[in-house]
Amino acid sequence: MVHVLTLLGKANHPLSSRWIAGSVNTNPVVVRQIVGRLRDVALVDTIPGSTGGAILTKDPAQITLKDVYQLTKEETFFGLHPNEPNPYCPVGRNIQAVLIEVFEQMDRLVEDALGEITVADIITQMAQRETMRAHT
Amino acid sequence: MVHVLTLLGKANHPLSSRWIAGSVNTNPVVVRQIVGRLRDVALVDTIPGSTGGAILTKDPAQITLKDVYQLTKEETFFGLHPNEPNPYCPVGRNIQAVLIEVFEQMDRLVEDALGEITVADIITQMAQRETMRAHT
DNA sequence: CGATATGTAAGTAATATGTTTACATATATG
DNA sequence: CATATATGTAAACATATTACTTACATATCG
Repeated sequence: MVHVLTLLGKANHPLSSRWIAGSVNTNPVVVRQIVGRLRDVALVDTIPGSTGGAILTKDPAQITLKDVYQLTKEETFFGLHPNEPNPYCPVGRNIQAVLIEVFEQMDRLVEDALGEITVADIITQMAQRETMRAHT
Repeated sequence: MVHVLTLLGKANHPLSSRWIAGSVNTNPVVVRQIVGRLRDVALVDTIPGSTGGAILTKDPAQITLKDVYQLTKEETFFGLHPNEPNPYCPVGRNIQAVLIEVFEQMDRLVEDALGEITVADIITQMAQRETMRAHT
């Protein structure tokens, strides 16, 4: 998703799923599914037709990685064991609640930090790397 | 893993994989695999024989969730797309390096925070919940 | 009207995770 | 010293997730 948002942030015109798929190295349908989720939260607009494609709805400086994180994160930050622990064990019947509390603590930490990183920042960092490449 | 360490921290004698599996609600073999990884990093000792089982090597207050996190975390904090991006695209050829930098930033954040939470803390929080349970 | 987009469903393949059976090995206890 | 009961580990199986791919309906520009 960040890859897609970065491409759209650098271009100022609609990019087709075929074009994006060429940069990501995947199938256009996979891109359309990803773009669809970005459209669901109004980060991009999609335009059908022969000159269509996807385009950002706001400035790259107004989109943060927190927006993407919230779209992709699992229910709990880490995974719990798929089975319910034994409710007759004093540890089993409380461990999940305690762990979920820890998860949410970490989740807030990461979310806050990602909220400070914008797509514009990513574009800047990539430009720097591109410059370094030219100098070697 | 935290579940297992918590059980071992409350008991002061070896617990068998069968016993632990009863609390976690899984198969003893799964427990032995988990315990094996904890033994590899010297958090527990395992004792074969009829009175054997697993036991902590140090005080629960000396074991942090960072120890567990380091055992279970993926190579990169979030996942990258399985395919290599297009190296002929200025975005494709730099995006992964930039994202990995972000991942490592988040990783350090979480690791530091988890380093402040001990297994003893988890046991305390669980005891509090158990008390609350009794009062309702 | 035709070329070229998006939207979406359906079938396939690859990967990861947990489960279960099986058996070799080690140890305390009667 | 024999037996019961642990751990260590391999292998086969089931299940869930994810990406890939084909296919086709729909929309829009020129």
